Amino acid sequence: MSPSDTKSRILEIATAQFARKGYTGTTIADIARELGTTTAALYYHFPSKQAILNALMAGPLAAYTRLLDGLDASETKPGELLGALIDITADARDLATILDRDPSALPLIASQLPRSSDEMNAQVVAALAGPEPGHAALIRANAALAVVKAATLAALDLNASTLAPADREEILAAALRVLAA
Amino acid sequence: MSPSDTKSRILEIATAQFARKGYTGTTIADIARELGTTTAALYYHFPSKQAILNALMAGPLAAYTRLLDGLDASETKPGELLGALIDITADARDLATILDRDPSALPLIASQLPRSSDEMNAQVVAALAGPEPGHAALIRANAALAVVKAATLAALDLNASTLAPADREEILAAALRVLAA
DNA sequence: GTCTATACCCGGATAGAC
DNA sequence: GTCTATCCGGGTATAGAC
Repeated sequence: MSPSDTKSRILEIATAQFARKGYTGTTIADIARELGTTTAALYYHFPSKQAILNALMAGPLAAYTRLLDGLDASETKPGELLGALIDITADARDLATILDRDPSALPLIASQLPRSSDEMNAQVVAALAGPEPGHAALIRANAALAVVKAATLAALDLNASTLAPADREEILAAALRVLAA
Repeated sequence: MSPSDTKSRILEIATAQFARKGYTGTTIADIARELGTTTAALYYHFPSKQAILNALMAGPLAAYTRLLDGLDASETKPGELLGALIDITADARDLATILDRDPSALPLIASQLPRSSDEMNAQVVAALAGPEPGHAALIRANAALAVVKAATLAALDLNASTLAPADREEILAAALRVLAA
């Protein structure tokens, strides 16, 4: 049942290269070269380039979707939501980087999303902005979200790709300061 | 001396399409279609696709470079620097969006930069983080920068593409709150 | 499971007439 | 200044042998 060794090696290599050069900027030949085979061999394991991306994104995407579903069910406190977003970003660091580096990859995974990515983003912003938000509240919500993403990636860069608890606190505190009226 | 009418129409069309679909995601044929001519006609006005991007970016890039040069000369207060960044982002909204949507375009304009874009970014972060910054200060500086960019674009979306003075204040205050220890 | 060879398409760019 | 026609390169994907 476990995916073949080659298959998971391909996913590892692809993740690293996509994160570095973007999805579009990486060719099948690039991946095959590092794998030590030809492009044709790759197509034995995956039916298309996009299928590699899909396989890569499936896990983290499911986690993110679960988080959003939880937003519907219960009123989540901003601090909890922001904290969860920090953890997801840190967990799926490479994936976040891929979408950052090459947003054109986003439409490609739209098929495995329950809602459009714009809607999902709007849902998070709405949860952060509170009920009947004005202009200012929406701006602050967007800003807090940006803090979480950018600061988490910066912290990982500063600290050998692990998120120190102290750094996590720092990011969370900063995001909450932004949110405070 | 003024650029031909066709030339400026091309720049307008290209700006809009690059902002919407990214640089890579837009083809010469796309631009030509909206222009009402063939691709060959386009090449009478510009020698390459990249030349269009260069022409587009030249102005805003110069403004940004001037700002950074000012950083060397005098000690700029964080509030002033962040305010200037908000204004530049709002001014060059489409250009900021292009680079946001398709960072792969960044290397292409590297030739008209005095320093690498990474270095330029590091310079702003350093100015925001203050002398001998620790981990936490660097995280906050990165976060403040992210606030300026994301919140300004969000505010423009909320308000018919103009930056209301009140919104500008809101963004600046949020960025300063992030920066405060 | 991996290879060689190649088909196929798309996008940028050029030639040369008008 | 714009057209038709075409080239060229690179990138995804496939055919079929081993």
